[in-house]
Amino acid sequence: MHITIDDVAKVANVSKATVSAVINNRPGISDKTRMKVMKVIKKLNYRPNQVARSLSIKETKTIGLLIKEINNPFFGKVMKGVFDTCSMQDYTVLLGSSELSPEKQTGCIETLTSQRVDGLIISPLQGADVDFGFLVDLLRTNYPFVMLDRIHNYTTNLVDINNQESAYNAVKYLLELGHTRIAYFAGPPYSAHDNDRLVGYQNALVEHGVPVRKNYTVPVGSYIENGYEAGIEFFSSIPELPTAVLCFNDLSAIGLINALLELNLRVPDDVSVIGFDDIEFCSSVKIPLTTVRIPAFDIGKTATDLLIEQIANRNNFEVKSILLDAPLIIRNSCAPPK
Amino acid sequence: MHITIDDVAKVANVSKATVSAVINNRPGISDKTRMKVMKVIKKLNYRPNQVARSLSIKETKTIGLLIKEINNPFFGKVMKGVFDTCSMQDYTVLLGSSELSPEKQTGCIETLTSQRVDGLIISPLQGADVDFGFLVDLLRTNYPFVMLDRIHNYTTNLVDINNQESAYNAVKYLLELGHTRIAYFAGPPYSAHDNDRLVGYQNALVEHGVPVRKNYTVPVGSYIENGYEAGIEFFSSIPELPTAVLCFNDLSAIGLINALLELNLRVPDDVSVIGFDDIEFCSSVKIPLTTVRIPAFDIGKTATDLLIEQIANRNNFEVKSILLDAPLIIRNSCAPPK
DNA sequence: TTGAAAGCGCTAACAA
DNA sequence: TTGTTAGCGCTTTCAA
Repeated sequence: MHITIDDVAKVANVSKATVSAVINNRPGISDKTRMKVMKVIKKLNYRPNQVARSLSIKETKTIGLLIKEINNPFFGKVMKGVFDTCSMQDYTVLLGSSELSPEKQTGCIETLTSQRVDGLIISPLQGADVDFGFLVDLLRTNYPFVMLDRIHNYTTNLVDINNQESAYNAVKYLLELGHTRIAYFAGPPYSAHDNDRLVGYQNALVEHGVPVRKNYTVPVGSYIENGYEAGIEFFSSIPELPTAVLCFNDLSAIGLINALLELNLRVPDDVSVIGFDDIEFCSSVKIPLTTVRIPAFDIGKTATDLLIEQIANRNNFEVKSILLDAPLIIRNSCAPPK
Repeated sequence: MHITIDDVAKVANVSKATVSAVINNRPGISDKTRMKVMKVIKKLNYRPNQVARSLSIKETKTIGLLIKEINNPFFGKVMKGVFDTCSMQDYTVLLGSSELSPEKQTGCIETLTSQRVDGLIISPLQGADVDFGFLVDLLRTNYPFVMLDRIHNYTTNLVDINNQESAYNAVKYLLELGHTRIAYFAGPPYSAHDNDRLVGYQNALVEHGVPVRKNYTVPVGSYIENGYEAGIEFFSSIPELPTAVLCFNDLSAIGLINALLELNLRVPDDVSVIGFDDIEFCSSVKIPLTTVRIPAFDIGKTATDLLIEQIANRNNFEVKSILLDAPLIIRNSCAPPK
């Protein structure tokens, strides 16, 4: 079916070792045979079988990327960072997405590693009922990987932002505008980012002498419709309405704004809203969204560079933790309370 | 480094053929040895090396997906369709993106095929200066693949919508609202979809006795900023302003609307706008966007099913062409001209 | 500068 | 029911 290195060797009248040497640009081959072999390669339209090569050299030139949501613009940007960097360094990427399911996460990692990717970039789900067996395995076998989210009790390569601090700053901004009734629309389960943001939110309140109301932290999720539905529900049921809400991400913030407008609440006059991520749509949306800008592209790029560095120095490599800046981008969704 | 099938065989005191049989669930193994082997597998935490397996069986259980823009919500949906379907059928996906560059497209296809993916799903770039050598190769070697865009002069598997008809209908809708000065904000180069939409646009005009003005077809692109910049430029320079514009996609339509609002033109009162794709943000945007809904998820799903079907019946497989419906979704960005 | 041969970790005939 | 062996298409060592 496929042309193999043997075919080329036969036609060119050389050994396959020689062919191998020329396709890998190794020295020690005379120009004459090199030319001859290249001509045959061209003529037969030979393409080396990478899986055979991978088996032999124990390297696939492929990295595994595991994200949480395939259809989320935030991860779109992360992927772009990873892809651009990979393609410049001749790596291919095998993509997996846990879609917020811990079981799927485990499954994905198993397939990726059994496909022998050279390393992994993982945006990990975590929580009490998440199985971290895979992490232990990765660590034990010294498998190169970088996390896009810090894992409690483990030190691993990490590229992330300081979520707690970012949330803290966002809430501080609201407090300084004069808000005191500030809610948090939390993210999906299994998210450490969400926990960190929650803590930052609470710290800001406490430090400014504002009581933390339990019913002001509401489980929402990460999609537009989550924000919308939670918004409708929450703002038409809670006795004392908040004047501001910090959302886990932009998508849920956008959904929330849609809900508020539908309930005839004005944004930002009646309710201020802050998101997280700074996806591209933030400025095109009904009320241009004030948000924490996560440098998603840079996260992808940095993680890839770090991973490739570790792959290259697998045995004397120091674990690195890189935290990128995440500034608050002020647009039109916040104002002082009335 | 890694545990191999030999290690398992040795510890379990059986041949590796036996181990192979149990990991592949083949019959003809006594329950006793099966148990014994499984126990050893568990104990050693053995994971079969898929690349060795792939080399042996000449199958990778991996498909290649080549898209045009990694960071575009439309392709996000397509990917989700592909991924969901793949993971249900135990396929992994190797992702590539041409990012609108024909050279990169060729490069991606070469890497994907040399990684021996079992088949390809391709959203192809095309145009006069695009090299179709790869297509000829795929066809000649009977490589399973499905296109997400019809290729002029070649018959291949295809999952798509009828772009011409959809554009036609969109323009007809505008004509029936009373518009006659209708512009087309065209997509990026190398897009057959764009050509088809252009033809549909022109046909609708002609059939309704409306002259096609050359300067009303403007090259724009597929990103928000393309639509924005072209919008500013076009609407502040053209002598006789159109009262409606059909855009290549939603992103450019959103950019255009941003531009129009900035120029103090009202949407839809002064200018009606129609997009293509129906990405999720269409209803959350400043002016909820009337658009042609492309069933992106279904395209991904259908293409994957078709591909896997062809992979399974590589030798007696009839090329299929599947066109999905793409209805016009009416929101608030269109109105009769004043 | 080139070639022979073993090996990467699996599968699959075929024999036992 | 199990084991032996050759082979998948490469790379790499070592000898010529």
